Amino acid sequence: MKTALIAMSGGVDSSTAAFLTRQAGYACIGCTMQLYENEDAGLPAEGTCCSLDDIEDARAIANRLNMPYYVFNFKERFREQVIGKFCRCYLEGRTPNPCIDCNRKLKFEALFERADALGCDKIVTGHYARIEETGQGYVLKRAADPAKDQSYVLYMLTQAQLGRVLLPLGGLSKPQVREIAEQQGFVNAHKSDSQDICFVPDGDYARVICAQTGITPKEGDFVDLQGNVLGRHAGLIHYTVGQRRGLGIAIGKPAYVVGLDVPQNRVIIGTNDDLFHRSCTVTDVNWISGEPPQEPVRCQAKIRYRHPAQPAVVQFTDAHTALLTFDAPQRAITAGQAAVFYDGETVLGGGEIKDTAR
RNA sequence: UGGGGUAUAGCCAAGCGGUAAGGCACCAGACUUUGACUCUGGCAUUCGUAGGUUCAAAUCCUGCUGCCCCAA
Repeated sequence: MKTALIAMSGGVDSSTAAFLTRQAGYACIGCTMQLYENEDAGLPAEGTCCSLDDIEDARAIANRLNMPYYVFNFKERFREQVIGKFCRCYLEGRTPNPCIDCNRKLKFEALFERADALGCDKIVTGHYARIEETGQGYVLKRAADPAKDQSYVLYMLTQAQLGRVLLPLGGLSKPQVREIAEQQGFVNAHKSDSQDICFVPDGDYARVICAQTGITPKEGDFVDLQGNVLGRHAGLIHYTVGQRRGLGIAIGKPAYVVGLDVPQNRVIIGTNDDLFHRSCTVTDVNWISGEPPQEPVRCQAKIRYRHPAQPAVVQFTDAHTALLTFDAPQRAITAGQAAVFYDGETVLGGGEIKDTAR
């Protein structure tokens, strides 16, 4: 019998994934990755994807499903590879997506090591996306439920990883998953969806950066595109491209952050129109099918988690770098965020946005 | 200290005798496994100030105060 290691957060999705995996005939082991202490986050982290309070829920579900259950202490790795990168990214004037780094480094790296140690064939998560095997290998596809599709945060998966990952929820809708959980009598059947950064439960990510790095944000000038000073900002880490709220600047129309000038510690302010760009460079690109193509590839691309994929062309400039050019300018293409390329339902690949260009 | 102008919420600003538009900012919700965006709702019993005219004044009149401009 094949064995599966199931990443259980304590939420309704991964619990249902565990049940479905067991139904499918796998010998299952449940586990929760302990990523940080609640106290580190400053608040009880209820309702997030990896709260410690949720460990008890995960353990209860595993017991109910009669499967062994372990808690893996990944606090150190998480602190360095997710929170650390998150802080560095902000300090460099970019805007990270820590969930993606957590997937890359924890769920699909650290967890794989544990799976090997436990002799597990498969890794199971509660992500909403589909993996299919074709003659030429594995493809990653959007979830059947477009409202919950999470293929965007899985673009980093390699062929080797895809071959070992099971995503039992990929063909289901959220209501269907809740229904299954309810039928099974899971305590978390009606638990609210996770949101916000798990290690920043109160939304004050700047405070976390300060606490983690010991760095105090340096105040500086708000300037317009001509360099005129419009006011004072509270430190670069508080801002991201496209941001409107919290600026305290009145210029007659809505004011947005259009750029971060790290060397001069300035935040550049403009209008909504100033936010649109047609292309960007993408680094650390993972091309899911394997070898990246030499020729330009027509695709649809997303530049943030909740962004409808837009027609574009991706052209590799070297093995892991590409130029992404949209047919129409896109709003607030932001360095640090992930760009993910699709061919319809299929994820072609993705990487990290480095620079934007008109 | 002669002449002219102006004074409406944190900012800009409509109103021109009939009982305070709008935008920005801000606040609260909604949306959301990232940051953002977006959406919905809230936000001047009061119009520099003191009087006067009028049934009724932010709107008319007068004094005072502040600011701006032109002359000296």
